[in-house]
Amino acid sequence: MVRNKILETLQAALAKMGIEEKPDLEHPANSDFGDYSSSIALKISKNLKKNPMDVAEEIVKNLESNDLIEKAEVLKPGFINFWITPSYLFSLNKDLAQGKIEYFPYSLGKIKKIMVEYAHPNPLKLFHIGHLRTLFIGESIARIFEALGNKVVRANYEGDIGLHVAKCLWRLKQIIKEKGDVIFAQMTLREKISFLGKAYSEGNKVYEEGGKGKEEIIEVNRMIYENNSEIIPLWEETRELSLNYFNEIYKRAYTQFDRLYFESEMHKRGVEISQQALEKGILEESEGAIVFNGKKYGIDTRVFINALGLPTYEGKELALAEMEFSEFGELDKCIHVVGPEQSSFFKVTFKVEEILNPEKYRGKQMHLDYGWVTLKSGKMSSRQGNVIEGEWLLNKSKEVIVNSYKCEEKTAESLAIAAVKYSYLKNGLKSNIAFDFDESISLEGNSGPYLIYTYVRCQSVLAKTSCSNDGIIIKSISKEEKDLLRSFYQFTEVVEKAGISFSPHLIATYLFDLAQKFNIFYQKHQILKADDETKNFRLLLTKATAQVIKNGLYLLGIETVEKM
RNA sequence: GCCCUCGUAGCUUAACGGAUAAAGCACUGGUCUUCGGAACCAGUGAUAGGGGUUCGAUUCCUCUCGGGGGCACCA
Repeated sequence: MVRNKILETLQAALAKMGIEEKPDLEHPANSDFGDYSSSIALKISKNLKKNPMDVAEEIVKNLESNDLIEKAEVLKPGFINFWITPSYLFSLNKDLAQGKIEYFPYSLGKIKKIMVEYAHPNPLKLFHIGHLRTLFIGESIARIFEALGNKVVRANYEGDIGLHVAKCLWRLKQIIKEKGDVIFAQMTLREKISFLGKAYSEGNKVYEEGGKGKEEIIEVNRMIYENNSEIIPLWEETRELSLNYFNEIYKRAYTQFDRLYFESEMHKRGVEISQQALEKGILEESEGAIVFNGKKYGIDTRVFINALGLPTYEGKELALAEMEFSEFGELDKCIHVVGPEQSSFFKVTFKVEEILNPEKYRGKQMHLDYGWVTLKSGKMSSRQGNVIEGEWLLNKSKEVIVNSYKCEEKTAESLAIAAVKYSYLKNGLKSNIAFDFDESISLEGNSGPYLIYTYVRCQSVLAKTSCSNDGIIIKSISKEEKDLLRSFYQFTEVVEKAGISFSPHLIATYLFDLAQKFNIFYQKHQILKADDETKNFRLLLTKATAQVIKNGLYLLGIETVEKM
């Protein structure tokens, strides 16, 4: 809002000078340089063949005065710096304190509806700390776009059919033959999934060795696709286990999906679409398989239907896209929050979809990839037995909190989720996370609990008295108070930017900065013991800080608590 | 071999092409007659290397080195 007003004013001044160039407007790193700063004079001075300082002065002369801009100054080598009027800062502070937060509308198209597809677990594996990343990012992206005025559909795609399932069930059948039907009887849900994972890797080993075992696995795979009653009950039973297991994890991460898609829904239609694409000459036959030849587009060649006539992941993806782009009406965008290893896969399937139906898909599919979560000691691999489970991390984190602070179980749970989520989301998407236990459950410094602590601290002060929302303007305010005021108006800008650039970490960085500013203020100035006018002003600052932290954390998928 | 990514203090990370490269952890030293010390203050310490574009480069281009991922019947 402020930002747009200043931009307009600046643009009007430029127009008066006959300049059409769009000006930039940023927050100077150093607040001595004002609230906003533009380097437009530096950019256009060369074409104008004038000194940047002179150009800047001329622009400033042409600025129309308004009630937002207190002053505009030119600084070497040609920056124009703007200071916002205190009255605006005060009124915004009051709005925030009353919970009035208006996010800028921002959408990815006309429809204002986007699908975020994330989580996509491998049903036969324990959920490890790497999987947590897609879950956290996806939920945060969903919340950010909702805040920016979009309808968001949360979708999840589960791999419940395919060779990996066949490998597991083949081995499972062997075990049942040896030990009887009661293998799962004494196990917890987690142990059951762990057992399936073990069966999978044993099956996988047999498959890689080739020979009779491999043939049998391929046969099991075919039987599942054909809905053969000999294997289906076992398939259904294990599938159910996996769904229950993952549901528990989603719940703990405060995620609820609008739609769970399953690969097993896709194979028939996937084959049909692939066949049609073959007839249209989009796909081609090669060595008995149906493939997309990506060479002419500079991308990889990948198989859609294998030589046995079964659809691959690619083939099934075509059916998935069709469902995703029809079940919820038209979409602006479908964001697939998936790891970088799928990048080639998405490039190819997106291209095929685009050729099949440009109107429906062009520019609407997006692979939002993120870096790996690795251990400081190296990569996780089940073979090395150094896989860290997501739930273990959450539980351990909670345990540490309970032991250190003796808080209630429910509070510890919230704080544990906050600690772990925040430690992931404060990183940019593309960077790898070098996982470190102490770091990820950090309770101090730049951490989730620090932010919540700051929030609780605010609440604690506010609970001791009441404040009026009357518009009192303090004549002289301290640097610490001003720093807070100047942070407030940036919040909605940061949220918008986080959406535009798909970067939840911008919100994390902002919140930490805000919390630091509040704590510095808190350290230096008395709130409750100040004179009435000052006290009321400081209470409003406190209230607004709490509100912004709460809203910001919500956008990261983190709950606040009232006491800790 | 080709494609995609990443390389910033001892460690983990910020920085929309802008002003003195910003924090957290760790380490050293400090703040308590305090509204919540899960806090605050101070100090040490960094852009992998070479070219280029620009008034200005951590950011863009290029080469080199180094890490990670991917490249046909797995998902």
